[in-house]
Amino acid sequence: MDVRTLCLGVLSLGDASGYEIKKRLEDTFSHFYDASFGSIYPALNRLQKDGLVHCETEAQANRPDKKVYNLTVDGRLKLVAEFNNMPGRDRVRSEFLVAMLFSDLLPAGRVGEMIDRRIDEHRKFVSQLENREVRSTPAQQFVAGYGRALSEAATNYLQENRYLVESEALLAQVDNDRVEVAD
Amino acid sequence: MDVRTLCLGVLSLGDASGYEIKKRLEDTFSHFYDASFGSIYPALNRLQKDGLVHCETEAQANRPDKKVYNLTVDGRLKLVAEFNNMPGRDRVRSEFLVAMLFSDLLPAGRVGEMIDRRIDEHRKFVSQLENREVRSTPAQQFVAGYGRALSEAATNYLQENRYLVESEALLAQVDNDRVEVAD
DNA sequence: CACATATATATCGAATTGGCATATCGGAAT
DNA sequence: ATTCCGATATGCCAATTCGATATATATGTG
Repeated sequence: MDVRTLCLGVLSLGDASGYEIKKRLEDTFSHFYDASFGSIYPALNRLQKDGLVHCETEAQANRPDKKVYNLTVDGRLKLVAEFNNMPGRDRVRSEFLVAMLFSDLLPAGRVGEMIDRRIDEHRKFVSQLENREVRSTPAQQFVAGYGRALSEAATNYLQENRYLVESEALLAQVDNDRVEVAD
Repeated sequence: MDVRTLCLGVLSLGDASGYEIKKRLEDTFSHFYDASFGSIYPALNRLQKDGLVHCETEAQANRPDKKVYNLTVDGRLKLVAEFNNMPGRDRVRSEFLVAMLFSDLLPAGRVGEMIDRRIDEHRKFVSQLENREVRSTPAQQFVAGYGRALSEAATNYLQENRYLVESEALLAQVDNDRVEVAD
């Protein structure tokens, strides 16, 4: 799924400017999708060129004109057509898990610090979700609930299994001393 | 974390060619990181130019020469230095969850089909993990176990909450009929 | 009073993806 | 029998995306 389709999706929930699209992605999509300004603005230009969105420019004082986009009929058809394709695999990039895999290279205490932070971020995310879950559609509840369920599972796992990488880090201190001599 | 650092990491587990690095990423990293040939080969060339890896070419019949890379001392130092940085946020891109968010645009039955597939993929992933978890280091067990825990949490969530998006899809049929008249 | 944050669009280099090209072997399906 | 696919192995290339930067101002925070 490219950024163009994503923009069509966001616009199907209501008219928006590029800036507002980014904001909505951060608010509602942040735990399962993202896009940068550098991809959104070109995407909107091309969607407009292809007649899938329509644009109305609102003049603003001391600020670039606000360009509010809305879906055309073709745009809506295109969106539905895209969603008819089976979704591809989820793609995750977790620097954290890479770091955990190589935890024996890290100085003592660092691993624990990383895990503490991670748990904290999960807590923040869950409480932030709970504040908005009230007045949302079932589909939005489903997606938010999925995020919460996985976040809680991650927190539990980290708490119960951190000893696996934290004891590694302690042992590695001894190993590192040996390696320095061997090199 | 860029592909160069990732390659250094994989090479720290043992010498490998570009092709083998990709294989190992698919085997061991697939649920939390990935990289394509188109990024691995350029990364290795640049690592070599920067003196962080060393390359030995093995001639092969009927096939491009196999170029086996190994870490230099500088490469190992660089790897450790990189891991001293706090890992950034996990980044997820889930076409599936986007589709679920817009499940009211999908034809009846499609949502259920998507969820069934997803559950099936999780099952395959978990059983595939269990086959290799036996003879691995604690750090590898930690990372694999994390994947398994989240996969199981996802499966449970999907089973217990699919009604939220499946009943939506049914209602949408009625709505679509109305929209067609209204347009 | 300085500094960060929010609003708003846009450009641009660097990184990354995914498909294609090249070449051969073995196994599976037709 | 033959065709087609996947594994092995590197690499190029167009399209896509990221992340930083530029520009300009109002408002809130320490």
